[in-house]
Amino acid sequence: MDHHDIARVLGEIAALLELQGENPFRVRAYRTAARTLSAYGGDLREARAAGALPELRGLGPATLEMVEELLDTGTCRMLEDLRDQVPPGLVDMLRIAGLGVAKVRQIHNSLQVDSLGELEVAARDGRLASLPRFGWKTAEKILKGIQFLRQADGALLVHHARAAAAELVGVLEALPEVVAVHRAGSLRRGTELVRDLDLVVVARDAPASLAERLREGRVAEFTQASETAITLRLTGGTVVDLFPCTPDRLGFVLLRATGSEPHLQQLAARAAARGLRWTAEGLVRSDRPLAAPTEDAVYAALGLPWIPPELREGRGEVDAAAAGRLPCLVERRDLRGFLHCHSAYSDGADTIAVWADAARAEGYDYLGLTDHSPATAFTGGLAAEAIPRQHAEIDAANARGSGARVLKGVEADILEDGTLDYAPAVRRQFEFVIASVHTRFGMDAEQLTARVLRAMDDPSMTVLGHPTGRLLLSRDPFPLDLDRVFACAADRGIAIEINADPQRLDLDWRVLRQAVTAGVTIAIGADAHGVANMDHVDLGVAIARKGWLTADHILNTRSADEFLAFARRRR
DNA sequence: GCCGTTTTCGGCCCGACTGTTTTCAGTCG
Repeated sequence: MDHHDIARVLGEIAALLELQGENPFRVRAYRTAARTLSAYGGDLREARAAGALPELRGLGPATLEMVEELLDTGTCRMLEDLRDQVPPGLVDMLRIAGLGVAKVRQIHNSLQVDSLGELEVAARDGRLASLPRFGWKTAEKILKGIQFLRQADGALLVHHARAAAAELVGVLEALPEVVAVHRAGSLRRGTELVRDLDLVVVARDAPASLAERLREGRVAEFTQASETAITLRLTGGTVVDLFPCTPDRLGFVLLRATGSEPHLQQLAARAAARGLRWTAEGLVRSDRPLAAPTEDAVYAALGLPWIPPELREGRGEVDAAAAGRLPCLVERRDLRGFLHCHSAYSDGADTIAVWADAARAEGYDYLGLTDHSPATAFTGGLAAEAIPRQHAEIDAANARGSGARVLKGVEADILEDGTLDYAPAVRRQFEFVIASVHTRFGMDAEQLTARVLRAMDDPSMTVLGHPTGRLLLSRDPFPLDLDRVFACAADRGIAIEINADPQRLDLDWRVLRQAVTAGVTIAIGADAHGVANMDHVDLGVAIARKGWLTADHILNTRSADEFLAFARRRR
């Protein structure tokens, strides 16, 4: 169990307590503890050995004891008891937009509904709409929510998938017959959601013994082995496909396990055109399998250079490779600026000095600090009166000189009418402005597009933040007319963000080529609320790569002075 | 349940929208 798993358990406990009608502040305490753990950057076992756990804000005697119990046993009594007392379907219902604890309890108590299936029936036959303070709109919204949950079923956010894969790779690498483990599938291609984990296991021994080992080692609650793959289901439901192979076949097996299906189909077609056969065993020329120790060797046999996994979506990469026109994709080390982060001046966890030092340690030249503006009240947005104090602190951090250079930015709300938060004179105190929509998502496409376009008229705006507002697995993107927004952004010299928060990853990679073709500059923003989440930038870089972007397309590959010049040109 | 101070217990994030009802509870960001 790592800190993410433990955070999830505490979060579930909070939900279960809430459903039982427990004191809301006690519930909140568990949520706070969960948040603390999920943002924790280090190794919990090491921290515990060093006696550092009690130092963590939000962990007290009770939650600390629970963390230790989970670290030692992988389970916790309180959770088991609560699960016995509360139907599990009620926790699922809480994930439906528009349903909170009060309504779920009302539904459960008056209709005896305790699963999503029963809820769906009640929403269809009118019982739900007849409850006090419910109506047909609520019933419809709930049906939509159930559908959304079903669609999302089994999908993992990419940072959760990465964490699960890392743990499993560690277990596999420790087995004596395992030579190496390679990540494959959508995880390797850098997609925003991962349905199942694919790992290629280079092993000396036959696959059967590997399956046996995993069964013994209680790695999974379910194991099934076939000729070419071992399928596991981890506790929690995540499905893992392991592809065992010997070193001489690694290239082909890895390529095949990475996909995507359209990419492989195009490769197979190319093989056929060159007199080769693409079989489950490998590439075959006149009944002789070709050697395939590396992916390079397989691509070379097809007359192609190696294609980066992020591009393997069947969207023109095979033709581009054949023509020698693959893009030179942006890399994390090309980024000189770390953009979009929140300090303790709004809802961030860390001070400005801590941010500056962390950014320097990660190799950035500058840090674009962007606390929330006051309109997003729940974040404790930066009040106009507090700006001089914040800027003095930034000046002090910059004068100290040990950290990355801190730029004075802000994430200003795009208000309902399309104006930006703060008076214009106040906004001019900042060196750059990320403007984002945080409220009123219910507008139709025309109203929303007009709202964003109006915001882009504002000369202080530098970057449009998380442009479509989506929250993966929980909220659809809002219906923005991207063609018009791209055209306007290109015309005004406003950059559009790839927000690297794993819940957002917004813009979607599928529209990035359209954006840069329209002339838009892209900014990769971390949207980090603590230095522990700095590595989310990697996810944003993967999305940029999936969109075929090079370093030249990205605003924060430029120097701090060039970045500021980009912002100033608009004023 | 946690925190911070008041050192032993009181306070803990809040404003606005939605769908309902016809004045407001519940949810959300």
